[in-house]
Amino acid sequence: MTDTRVRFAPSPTGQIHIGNIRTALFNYLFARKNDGQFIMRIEDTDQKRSTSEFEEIIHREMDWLGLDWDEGPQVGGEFGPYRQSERLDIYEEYVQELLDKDLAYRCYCTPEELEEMREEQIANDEAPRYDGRCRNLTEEERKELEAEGREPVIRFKSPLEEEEIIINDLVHGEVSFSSDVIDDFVIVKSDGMPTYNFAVVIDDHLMEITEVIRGEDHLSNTPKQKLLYQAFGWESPNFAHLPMILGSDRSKLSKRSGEAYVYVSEYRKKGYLPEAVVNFLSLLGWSPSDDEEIFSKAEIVERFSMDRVNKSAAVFDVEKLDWMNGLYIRNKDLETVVDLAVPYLEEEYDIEDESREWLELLVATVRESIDYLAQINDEVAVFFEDLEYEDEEEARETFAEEKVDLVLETLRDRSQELENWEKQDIRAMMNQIISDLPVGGRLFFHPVRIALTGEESGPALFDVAALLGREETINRLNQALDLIK
RNA sequence: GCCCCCAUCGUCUAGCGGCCUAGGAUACUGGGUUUUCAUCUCAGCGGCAGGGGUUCGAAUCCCCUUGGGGGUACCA
Repeated sequence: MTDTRVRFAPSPTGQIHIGNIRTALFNYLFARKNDGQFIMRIEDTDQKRSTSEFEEIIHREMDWLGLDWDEGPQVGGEFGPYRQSERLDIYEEYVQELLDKDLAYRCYCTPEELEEMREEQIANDEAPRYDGRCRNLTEEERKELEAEGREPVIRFKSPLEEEEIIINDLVHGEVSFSSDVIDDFVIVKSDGMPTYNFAVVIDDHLMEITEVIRGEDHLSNTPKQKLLYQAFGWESPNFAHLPMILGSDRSKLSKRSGEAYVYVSEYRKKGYLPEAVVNFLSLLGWSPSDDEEIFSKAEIVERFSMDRVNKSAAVFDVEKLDWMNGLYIRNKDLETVVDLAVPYLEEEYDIEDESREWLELLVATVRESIDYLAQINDEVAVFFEDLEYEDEEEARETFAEEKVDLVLETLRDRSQELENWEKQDIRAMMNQIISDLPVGGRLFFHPVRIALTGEESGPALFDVAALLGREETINRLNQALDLIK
C-alpha cells in the first residue's frame, strides 16, 4: 500500500483567496487523517505575475491557520525542488520525450493569428480550438518560420481518433469527456516555461502524489492531464474536485461579488480567530456524520473523509462565520482574548497606562457582544471618550423624572463611601439602593445607564461603573445632576 | 455557441427507496433568563426547481426541461 501524498499547489500571483485556503485545508485534513504527507508546491510558471512577496503571503496565512506542510520550499524534502521555476530542466527532459515520441510539436502561430482563428471559428458557430495548422510542418517550413524570428510554443498532439476520457473522481464519481473537445494544447510557452497542464502532471507524478485534491474549476482541465499521463505511460493519481465557494450573488467568490472578504488576510486583520475560520471552512463542502459543528482542527481531522464531501457549490455565508467566530471569542480563555484584542485597542486608544486587570475586565465585559476583534473599538468607546449623550434632550427628560434626582444623588454619595470599588461590591451597593429607595429597577438602571454612558443600552452597569472607576462614575453622575439643576 | 459539473429551508447542510408529517445550524420572529443590550435558553417561521417515468412505495433511481456554476488562454 502506498503512502498518502497530497499537495497544495498555489501560484504566487496574488493575495491568497479564501477558496484556495479551503482547498489547502482539505488537502491538509486528508493528509493528516490518512497519516500521509502534505506537500506545498509553488506553481510560479507565470513569470509576469508571480512574485516572492506573494509566496511569503501564502506561507503567512497558512501559518496563521496552522496548516503545516511536510515538504515544500523552505522545509525541503526528497522530491524537490518545490518551486516549478526551479524545475525547468526536469520539464525539458519530458518535453523532449514527447517530441521524440512524436506526441508533441512546435507551433509558430502568433497570438494574433490565434486570435484571428478564434474569432473566425466563433463567427462560424464552431467551438474555438486550435486547428493544428503547425502539426505537420516540413523541416523547411519550420526553418522559414524560425528565420522570421518566431519563438515557437510546443503543443501536445491530442488524439485524432475520438476516444472517451474517463476521470474517476473521488467526489463526483465517473466523469467522461470526449477527446474531440480537446485541441492540441500548449505545453511549453514561447518563453520556455511549461504551462500549468503540463507541469502539474510531471510534478504530481514525480512527487508521487496519490490524490490530487483541488477546486472544481480544474475539472475541465483534467482530461488534458489524463491524456498526458497516458502519453507518458504513467498511472494517474486519484482526483477529487472540491465544490466551488460562491459569493452571496452565487457567482465565483471574488472582490466584485459583494460584501464578503475574499482574501484570507482580510479575515486575519478583522480579528477572526484561526480556529473559527478553519472550523467554518471545513463545513463548506464537507459535513460530519452527526449534527455537531463546533470542532477543533484535531476533531475535524478525526472525522474527515472524502466521501462526506458534497458535490454542490456553497455560498460563503459571512453571517454564519460571524456567529461562529463570536462563539470562539466568548469561549476562549480570557487571557488570550485580551492579548489578541490589545493590538486593536492600541490602534484607537491610549491604553499604555491601563492595568492588565482593567483590560481584562474591559475585554470580559465587551466580548459578549462582538463577532470579531476589530469590532471591539466601537464597544469600548464609552470608557475612553468623554461622556456624550446620544440625545441630550431626552437624557434631561429622563433625569427630570420623579425620584431620579434622588437615585442619582444616592448613588453618587454611596459611591463616595464604598470601601472597595470592585465589581461585586458595586453590584451589591446598587441592589441595596434599589431596595432602600422607593423605586423599581427601571427607574434606577435606565437613568443611571444614560448618566454613565450616555446611551440606552450597553454592558451590565456594575461592570460599566467598575471600568469607569470611582472618580469618573461620580463625575458623570454630577454631570447628570447639573443637567436638571 | 460548445464541453463539464451541480440542484433539499434566504444561507451552510443531514438524507445514499419505506425510519421524512424532511433533521440540525445560521439568519429572522416571539417567549424566558439577565431589572437594559448582548450572551444563554425555549418556541415559531421557512425547503425537496418543474414535468415525465421506474416501483407496492421516491427528496432519494432514470429521462427531459429549467435554473445555477465552472471551463473553453502562450493564467493557474
